[in-house]
Amino acid sequence: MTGDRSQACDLGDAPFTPGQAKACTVREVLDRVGGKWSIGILVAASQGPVRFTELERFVEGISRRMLTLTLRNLERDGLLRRTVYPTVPPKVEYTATPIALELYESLVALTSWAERHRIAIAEARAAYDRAHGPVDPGPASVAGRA
Amino acid sequence: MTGDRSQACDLGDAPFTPGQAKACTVREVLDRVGGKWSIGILVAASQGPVRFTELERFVEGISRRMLTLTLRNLERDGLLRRTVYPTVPPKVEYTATPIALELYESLVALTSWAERHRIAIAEARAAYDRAHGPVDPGPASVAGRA
DNA sequence: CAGTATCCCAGCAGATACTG
DNA sequence: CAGTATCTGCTGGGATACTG
Repeated sequence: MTGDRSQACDLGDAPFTPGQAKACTVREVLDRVGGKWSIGILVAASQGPVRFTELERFVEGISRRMLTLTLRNLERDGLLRRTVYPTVPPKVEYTATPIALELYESLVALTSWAERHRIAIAEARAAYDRAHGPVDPGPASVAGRA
Repeated sequence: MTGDRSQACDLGDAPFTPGQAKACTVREVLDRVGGKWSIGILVAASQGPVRFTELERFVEGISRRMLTLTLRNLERDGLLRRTVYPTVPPKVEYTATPIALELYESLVALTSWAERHRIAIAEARAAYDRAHGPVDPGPASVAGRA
């Protein structure tokens, strides 16, 4: 996230083919939101302001490190607003911005798609694995660098 | 993609909180589609059957290796159908399945979100970087494992 | 409570060369 | 044309320990 990976395509007002331009735009979204934990944090924050430890429990499985990192990225992109209350036990609240709330709504479309076809996809996977070996073992599993 | 990363959450009919369940489902989608090139390939195939080299030109920037890998994953998940024509110069066509076409429609929602807020996000980034240093240099850039 | 800092591994992804 | 194989590097992400 530190580099600018989006430089592969302009997607500004450049005369790209619609398909290509859209692909790049979506890529930007997924680069931004495609982190392993961004979505979980976003949906949590979309329900209202949340504190650090609340997020830690809500997302459940996330490490402190990744929570902090993801939070920072989301804040940097203007998807979350970080509010610090200078009380004696520090209190920090993360609030979803309107932009993030809109993104959340778009995410719902993806969610429903996944829910609708989860079974079919799992079956397709199983069928594929049955036909072409159970998953190819990468070279890494054969010889680790010990 | 070889491992089963989705084991972190069941998200079947388990009594999760709606937020958490949705988050996991979306994560599955993004794990599947979140690859660097999946979207580009999907949008290309959504316009009609495409051949290997056509994809190579359409996505533009993808390597043969990643094209093959992504294609295989998409095929495995039942998002693409691979048709081989046993002609003298081999001909292979990739066609988007109905499931993939539905996903494409969902992707459009993300696309429009990204297009709508691209500027705002860029500005938020710039403002953040102005306030807190220009991006933190990771430890990797300081000392490689040399 | 809310982070930071450090170490370390695994997998994604690029480049290149070879093949049916 | 449509791949496969191999080597390599980078970055995302996990575990753990320390701090204001």
